[in-house]
Amino acid sequence: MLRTHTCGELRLADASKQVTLCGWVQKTRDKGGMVWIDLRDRYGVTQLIFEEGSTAAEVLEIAKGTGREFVLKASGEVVERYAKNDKIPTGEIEIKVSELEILNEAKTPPFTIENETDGGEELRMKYRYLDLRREEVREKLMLRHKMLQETRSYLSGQSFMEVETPVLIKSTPEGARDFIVPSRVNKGEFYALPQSPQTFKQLLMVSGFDRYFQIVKCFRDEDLRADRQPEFTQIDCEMSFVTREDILEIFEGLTRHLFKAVIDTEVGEFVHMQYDDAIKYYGSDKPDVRFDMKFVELNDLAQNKGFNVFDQAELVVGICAKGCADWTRKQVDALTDFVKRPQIGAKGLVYVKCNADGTFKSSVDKFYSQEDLKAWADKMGAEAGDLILVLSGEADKTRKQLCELRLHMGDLLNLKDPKDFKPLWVLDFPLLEWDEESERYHAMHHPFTSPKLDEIPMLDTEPGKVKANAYDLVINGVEIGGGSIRIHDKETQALMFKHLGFSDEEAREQFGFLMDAFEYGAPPHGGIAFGFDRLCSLFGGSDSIRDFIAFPKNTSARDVMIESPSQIASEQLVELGIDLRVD
RNA sequence: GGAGUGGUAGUUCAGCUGGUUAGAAUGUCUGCCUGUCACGCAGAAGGUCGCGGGUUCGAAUCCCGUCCAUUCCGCCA
Repeated sequence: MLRTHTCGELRLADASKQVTLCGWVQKTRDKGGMVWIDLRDRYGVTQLIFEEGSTAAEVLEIAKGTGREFVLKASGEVVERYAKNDKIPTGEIEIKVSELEILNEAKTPPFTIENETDGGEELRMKYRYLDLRREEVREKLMLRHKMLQETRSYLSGQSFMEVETPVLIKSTPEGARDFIVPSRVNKGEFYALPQSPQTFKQLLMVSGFDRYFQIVKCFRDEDLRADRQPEFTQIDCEMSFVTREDILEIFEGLTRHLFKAVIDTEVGEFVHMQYDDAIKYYGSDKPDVRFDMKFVELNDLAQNKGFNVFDQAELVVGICAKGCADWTRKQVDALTDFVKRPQIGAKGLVYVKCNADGTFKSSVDKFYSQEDLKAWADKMGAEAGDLILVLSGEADKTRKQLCELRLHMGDLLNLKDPKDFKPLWVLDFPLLEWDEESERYHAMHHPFTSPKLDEIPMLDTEPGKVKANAYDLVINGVEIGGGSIRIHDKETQALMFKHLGFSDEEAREQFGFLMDAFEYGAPPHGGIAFGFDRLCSLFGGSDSIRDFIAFPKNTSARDVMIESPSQIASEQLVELGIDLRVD
C-alpha cells in the first residue's frame, strides 16, 4: 500500500504517529508563510500543513504548486491543531508534512467537487466520474451497497438461493417494448434483453428450487422518467408451496429488515387495502397514505339540484382540506389552475368553505342552499374551518384528477414527511385491462398471474371484473414492488392465453417451453419483485433514482459520458446481415 | 408522439417592454498575507448570448424552424 491510513480515520489519539496518506486535493489555502491542503479520499478529509521555516523549502514549493484534484502522497507526523475544526471528524489533528509527492496532476475540473456543487445536471453526468467524488453522491451509492448486502444476507438467511438467469433471451409481444440484440451466428434472428426473469424463475420452481432470488438487471425500451431508467435493478423472488399471505409476510419481513439495518427505522403496520378501495378512496393504485384526505362521493347529495355540470357527471367526488377555509381567492384560483393544466385536464373546480361561524361559502351558491352544503360537509366529515374541493365528470378521469389534487394539497400542507414511511399492500388487482388501441384485453400484471380461483367462470361473462391474485407493495405513494400467485397448470394457462387473444399456435410459439414444463409436475408457486433503485431512492429521501445509479442515462436514454447509443461500423452491420433503412 | 420550462464567461445565473464597450457571483491566473478551514486583500484574463433563418437602421432581447437538457402526459405486463 502507498498509504498507512485513509483520510478519514486519524484522531487526536493518533498524535505523534508517522503516517502516509494518499488522496485528492480538495482545497489549497496558501497564506504565504503557511499552506494548508485538504486531502480527500472516500473516507474523509484530512488537513495537511506546511510552514515556512519548519517545512523543507522544496516541500513547501511543491505544496504551493498543487491545484484542485491533484493526486498526492503525503508523509509526516500527526499533530494536534492550534485551531481546531469541529465540523469534520478529523478536525482536531493535521499532518505536518515532511515528504510530498505528486502522484498525478489534474486539469481543473469543470465544476466544484463539493456537496453544494456549482455544476448543473448535464455537466455532472458528462463527468460522472468526477461527480462520484462528491460525498453526497458517494453516500447514496454507499446506501445502495448496504441495501444490496442486507438484501442478500436476509434472503439467504431465509433459505432463498440466488440463481442467475440469462440476459440474452427471447422477445415476447406482451408488455413493454424489448431491447433487441442481433445474433451474428444466427443471421436474421434476434435476442431480446429481459424485461424481468419472469419465466425463468417459474421454471426454477418447476425445477424444485423452492425459494429463489436474484438481484438482477431488467430492460424496458420505454420513455424515461425521474424514477424510470431503461435498465434498472430488481430484487426478484419466487417461492413454491405458498399462499399469498406467506409471500406478504416474508417480504414485509425483508422490508422491515432493510429499514432497520440500513436506516435504523422501525416502520408501522403494513396496511392491507383492496385495489377497488384504493381507486375509490384515493383515485390511484398506489395511494400515499401518509395523510388522510380520502375521497367522498357526493352524487346523491349534489345531483338533481339544477347544477348542470354535476347533473351530467358520472361521478361527483371531493376531498376535505382541514383548516383551509381561510384560504384566499388567489390560493383557491391557483388550485383551479392546477387542475386545469393540460396534464391534469379537469374542466374546473368547485369549492366549499366551511366558515368558522357555521355558514358555508361556495363557488356554486346559486344552485345549493346552506342546508345542501351542510349535508355535503356532514358526509365528508368537514368541520368549521375546513375547505371542501369537488371535481366531477367521467369516473376514471375524475378520480385521477382528484388524486393529483390530493397529492398537490399534501405538498402544499406539508403532509408528506420524507422521514415518515407508511407501507401498504394493495391487493386483488384486476386480472385484465381493456386496451383501446388493440381492442382486446391485456394482462394487467402479466399473463402468468393466477385469477382468483372462484372468479374463473366470470372470465367468459365479465372478463374485466375478474380479480387476480396479485399484490403491490406501495410506500408513500411509490410502487416499490409487485407480484402474484402464478398459474401452475397447463389448462388455466391455456385459458388465460385464449382470453388474451393468443391463438394456440401463438401461445405455443411464445411460451411453449413454459406450458411443456407445466406438464412435468409444476408446484403451486408465486413471487414478487421489488424495484431496487426506487427502494434506494425512497430510503435516501429522493424522488429521482438517478443518483442511486453509478452511471445512469438521461431522459433521452443516452449515456452522455460514454456517448451511447452510437452508430456501428458498416462491417458490423454486414456481419449481422442488417440493412439500415433511412427514413 | 404531445405539453411546459430552460440554453448568455470554465460554472451557476442576471440582462430579454430591441439601442454605446453584455454584467454579478464563483472558479482560474498573478501579487501580498504564519492558524486557515466558504481564509482574506489587490489585480488580471475569460463571451460564436445553443444552431439556422426572418423582421428591423439596429437582435442576447421579437418571430419561425431546429438541436440539446429537464419535468409531466401518453407509454411503462
